[in-house]
Amino acid sequence: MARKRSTLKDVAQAVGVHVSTVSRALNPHTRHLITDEIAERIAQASRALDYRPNTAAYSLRTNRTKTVGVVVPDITNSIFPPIIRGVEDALLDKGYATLVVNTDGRREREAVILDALSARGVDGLVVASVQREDAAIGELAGQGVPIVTVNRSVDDPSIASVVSDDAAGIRMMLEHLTSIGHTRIAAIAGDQNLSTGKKRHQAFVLHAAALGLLAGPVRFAGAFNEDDGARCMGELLDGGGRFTAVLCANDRLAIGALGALRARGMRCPQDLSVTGFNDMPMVDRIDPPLTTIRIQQYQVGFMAAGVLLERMNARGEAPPARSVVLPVELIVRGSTAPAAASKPAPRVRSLTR
Amino acid sequence: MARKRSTLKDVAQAVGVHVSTVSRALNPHTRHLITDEIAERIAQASRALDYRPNTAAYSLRTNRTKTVGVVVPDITNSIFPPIIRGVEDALLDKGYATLVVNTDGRREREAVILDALSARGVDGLVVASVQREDAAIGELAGQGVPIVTVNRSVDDPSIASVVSDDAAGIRMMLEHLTSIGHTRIAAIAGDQNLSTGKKRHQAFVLHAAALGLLAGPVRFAGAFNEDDGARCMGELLDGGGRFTAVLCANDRLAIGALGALRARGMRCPQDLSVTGFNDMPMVDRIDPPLTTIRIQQYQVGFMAAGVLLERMNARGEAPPARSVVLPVELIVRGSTAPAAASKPAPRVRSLTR
DNA sequence: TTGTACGCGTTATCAC
DNA sequence: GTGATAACGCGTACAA
Repeated sequence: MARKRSTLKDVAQAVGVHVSTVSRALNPHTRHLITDEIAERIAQASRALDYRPNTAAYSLRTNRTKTVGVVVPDITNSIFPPIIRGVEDALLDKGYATLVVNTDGRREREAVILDALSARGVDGLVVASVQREDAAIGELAGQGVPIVTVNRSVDDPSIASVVSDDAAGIRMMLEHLTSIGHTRIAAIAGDQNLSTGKKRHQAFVLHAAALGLLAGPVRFAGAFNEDDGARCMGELLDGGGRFTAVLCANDRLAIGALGALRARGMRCPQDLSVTGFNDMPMVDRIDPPLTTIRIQQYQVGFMAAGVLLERMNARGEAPPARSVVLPVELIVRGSTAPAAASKPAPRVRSLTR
Repeated sequence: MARKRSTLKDVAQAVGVHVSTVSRALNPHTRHLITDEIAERIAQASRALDYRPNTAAYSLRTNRTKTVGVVVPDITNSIFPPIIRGVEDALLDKGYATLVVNTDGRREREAVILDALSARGVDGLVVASVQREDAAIGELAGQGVPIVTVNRSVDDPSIASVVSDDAAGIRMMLEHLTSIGHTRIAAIAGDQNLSTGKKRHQAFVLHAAALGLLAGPVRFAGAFNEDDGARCMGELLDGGGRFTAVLCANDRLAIGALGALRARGMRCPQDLSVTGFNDMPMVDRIDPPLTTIRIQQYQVGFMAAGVLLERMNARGEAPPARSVVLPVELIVRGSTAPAAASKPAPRVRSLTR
């Protein structure tokens, strides 16, 4: 693209040595094979000519593209950009570029996307869009492609992953709720085909029992979005069960739930406490500010890049799959309040049916 | 990366023809040179062998990488993901992949980043991080690199751009404010080195005069972020000027301004109306919901990709620079309300000094 | 219509 | 230590 890029040959001519000598002098790995003086002259000439190695030629020769693919469901979902940013920051100065692609969570599109990525010969993959059972990922991993899943994991433990401590987050949230007097707690759970949905729900059941709570009615959202959160909240309210708090499997479900609550003329947290998970941007500014679990999104991406580098640099045998779990933090805000001691759980007539 | 990719040679052997025949048969552009029957056999064999062209070899040969770079200040700023998504969606089925990089708005980092991108030989650039005067961009464009700026533009009209109608947005907002009785309007303007900051402020001055408004005190934010919005709002309130509304150059400034307002015990919109620009995700859920200007972020990215394709496909002469301006929309929410007719503008003593 | 030959820029493997 | 040479996979003038 640039006017007329100079090549190894140009530098060689300028210095009066052979191309391969230049190649060796410029490659840190083989630099020691060259006389200091001549290496210095080569360095100067390459600077003077503004020499830049040709990536395509390098790739053709070495079979490495210095490129990794990052696969997310949708970059406009604000949970993913920090992860991507973490990956890019960790990889940039190692000379890797990052190809970001969106799957929209659709299985067949994921296959196409992974295909395109693999055709481009990426050196490795960071995947945020996996389901618990994911044939496409398993196949690629089986072919020896370095892969790390982020945020979510697959059930197959041979696939490396960097995730947040979902179970601990739910436990902390339940402890918070019990500490302010809630004993009847409903839940809006996530997609059980995703590790996050599954683990958070399992933790809800487990720790609710351990804390002696009445784990109230549960609704399962099909997708982690506001619409499903609203729908589930509507169903919970219509169900007539008794509960003083609703634990949502993520922030977007919680935001939808808050909307549904308001639409029925109920108030949070006075009538019902609502909790989220992820601590998305802006959830501290909504009304009411959301009590949630903060996860280290950027750090997840950054560490995933580290794990991936390890796998990409491994000559021969792949290192044993690492499964990194990052700690989370409880963030208490306005959407939770002490349970109204004597007040029965809301039992409202649905407005829509 | 995949086990053992098959090449043109493999397909050629399988069919019993020469490599170049296979190359021609598989390239839509030269497909017509080949007998239908043999082309069909080649197509079958290539499918059977799961042949995938080697990107590196293709690039080495053609000097095209089928890759574009997208340069943004920071992908975690929620204004950018939809733009990126638009670019990717428009480019994916044309066979292009997208390299996303972050500059953090820092000039020297931008230079490094653009350098890395150009070294990788991207076929073109979508740049969201330009300033009005941008030497690095000018230089690349001068070298013949296809470039389109998005959201912002450079003053040099020879650089193609796809932006939103900043002036119209400000005019609509001022008309809205006057229509509900505001006559004294202050402003928190953006960085005047950015086209958005400059154009929005110019439009404020221009249309305020045209509408016969008292364009109140103005503060200039250094960056389009919440902190600067809060600081500027503080200064406006401390300044003791009279105004009933504050027009902010974007949503993040407005959000910061709302925070500062609340910190001083004032209420929006009862004491002061506040407006934003961009209609970022979630600003409809904050307290109060933000009156703002909706821009077509996804469309901006999508169209930018179109303009870029046009430039990348132009053999020889670059087509004249296109400057696309997309319409915007006024979104009225809770942060604006009729001006309290008789009530003087707030004059509060600062709490911090 | 198909085959031949060459080169894109690099690195690895030989000699010297 | 350095030079020569081949090879990576592909596209394309040119020849047949």
